[in-house]
Amino acid sequence: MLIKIENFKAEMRKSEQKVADFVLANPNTVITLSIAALASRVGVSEPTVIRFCRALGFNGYQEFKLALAQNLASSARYFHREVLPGDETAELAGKIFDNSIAAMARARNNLRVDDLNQAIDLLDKAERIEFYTQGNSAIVSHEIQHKFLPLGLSMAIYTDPSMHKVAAGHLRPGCVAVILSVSGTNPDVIQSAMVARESGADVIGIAPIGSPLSGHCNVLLSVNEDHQGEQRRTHFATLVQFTLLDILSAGVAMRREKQKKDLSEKLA
Amino acid sequence: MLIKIENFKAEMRKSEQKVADFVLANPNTVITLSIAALASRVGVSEPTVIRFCRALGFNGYQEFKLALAQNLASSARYFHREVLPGDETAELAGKIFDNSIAAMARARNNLRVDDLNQAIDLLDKAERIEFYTQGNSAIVSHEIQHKFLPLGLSMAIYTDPSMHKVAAGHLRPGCVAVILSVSGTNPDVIQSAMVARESGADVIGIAPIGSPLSGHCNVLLSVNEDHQGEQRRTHFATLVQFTLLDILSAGVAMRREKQKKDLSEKLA
DNA sequence: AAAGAATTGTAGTATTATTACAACATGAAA
DNA sequence: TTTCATGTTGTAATAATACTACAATTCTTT
Repeated sequence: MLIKIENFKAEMRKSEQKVADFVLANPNTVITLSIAALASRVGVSEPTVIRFCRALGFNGYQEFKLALAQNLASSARYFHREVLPGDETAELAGKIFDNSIAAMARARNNLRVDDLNQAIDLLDKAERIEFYTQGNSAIVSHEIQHKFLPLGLSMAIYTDPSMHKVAAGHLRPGCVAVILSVSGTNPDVIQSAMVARESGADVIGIAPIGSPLSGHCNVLLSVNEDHQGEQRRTHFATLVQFTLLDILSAGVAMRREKQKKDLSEKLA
Repeated sequence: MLIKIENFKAEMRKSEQKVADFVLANPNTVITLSIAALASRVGVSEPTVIRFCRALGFNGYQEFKLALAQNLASSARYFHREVLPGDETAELAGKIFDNSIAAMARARNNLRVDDLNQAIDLLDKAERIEFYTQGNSAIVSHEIQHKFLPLGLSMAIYTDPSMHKVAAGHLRPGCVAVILSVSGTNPDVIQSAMVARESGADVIGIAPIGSPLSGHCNVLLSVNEDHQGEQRRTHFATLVQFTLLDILSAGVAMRREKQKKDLSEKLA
């Protein structure tokens, strides 16, 4: 919603833009103000406020305010709160759950559908898939088996970084390497990505956006930015990795279902 | 909010209760209605509507409506939507993320702090801890190691159900068995729980509430109810299990920190 | 610089929320 | 049962708020 306002701002008239600026700066105040109050605070007339609402596609001020309020509420529901030493169990549990949810929501918002589509395409058409995990990301290896083996893909999982490189050297064009890394900084893993690409394989990275690894991937699916020092970032990254793997496997599965269906319709 | 209305309803006057009923039945309609519209729909006068709002502690109708709208928005943000065969990637990814988040939010709401506290207590004071996992839950075994080993607990993990029973037979009072199960129905696992209790150990279950296993645990931490047929329930249960384990380990860690601090203060 | 178009504000109207108070209902005491 | 007191609900007036029509202003373009 605030993003929508930001986007529409450019094609608004000057005085409406003033309203937009104020709303963007104090969204939580705006939802309690009347038209008159908002107009006088911004320094424009009341009709201008209404025109601003209409420009955004709302029928009137109330409708706009309601939408804004709902929007703020839903985005503010889960946000990151550090766990503190004195926290009681209730607080601790609430925060860890909220932070986990916030991490997932963040990942969801950062998700680039194009990249995801590309990754699914690569996996679907891959002659062979190799998963490279390391350190904490190794935890998800079992999950990979559970999700991808049933699809009948030709695949292997390597959890030892020293093995990655060896395996990556034997990849060929048409192969896909999926590299999972919580930090995206481990030199071994980065080297494996480079070797895989030299071998002509495509590399899908599941790692923080902007991390050193990200530059060496054909497709990057971002787990959250690597907030240094954030408590439990590994846990959050793992949750996101888990979910991304689920989406990838579901995506491949659906694509294959569709092919099967298209084929049988063609034959019929 | 709706729960709050439900609670306050009892101590409202008859006509206000009518308003309460209508709001509870059609909350999403109410947020778009004016006082007059709401009053006529309910069949009461306008002031009654206002009195209803005041009874709930709001200053007026607008304030009430805003709060209700925000409340609905935040609880409706993530809800379960089945993935359908024709879904495009964007839809698929959105749904899986949303459903994952919804599962976490549900778990958070169902969380019973007393149980959690009890579990943390047991773990903190346990002479020895054994984790029994099985099937899909075995996935989290690595995670258990990562989170609990650093705490310096005396612990072991068994992923083979036939081993559970053997191990459980050797537990003693003061020991704790933590049993993870997505379904809570596997007979082997249930038997292990029984054996562990016969041995005098405490049993912490991380399983669906109401499942057969739940009756055999001293403490049950509920992953979501086992919605038969729900897609990806394993995935969701795993996410919740993950997070619960994180909370448990963090809880134990904090308790120990506190003890250390208390001790050093005592000595100083 | 003047005409036209676009933008903004003024002033009035309609809608909506709120208040004051009167009418009605309910229950207890005579 | 009647009467009074108390509590509940609605009516009608008022205040606040949202919205509209149009006039004034500003900006563009020639």
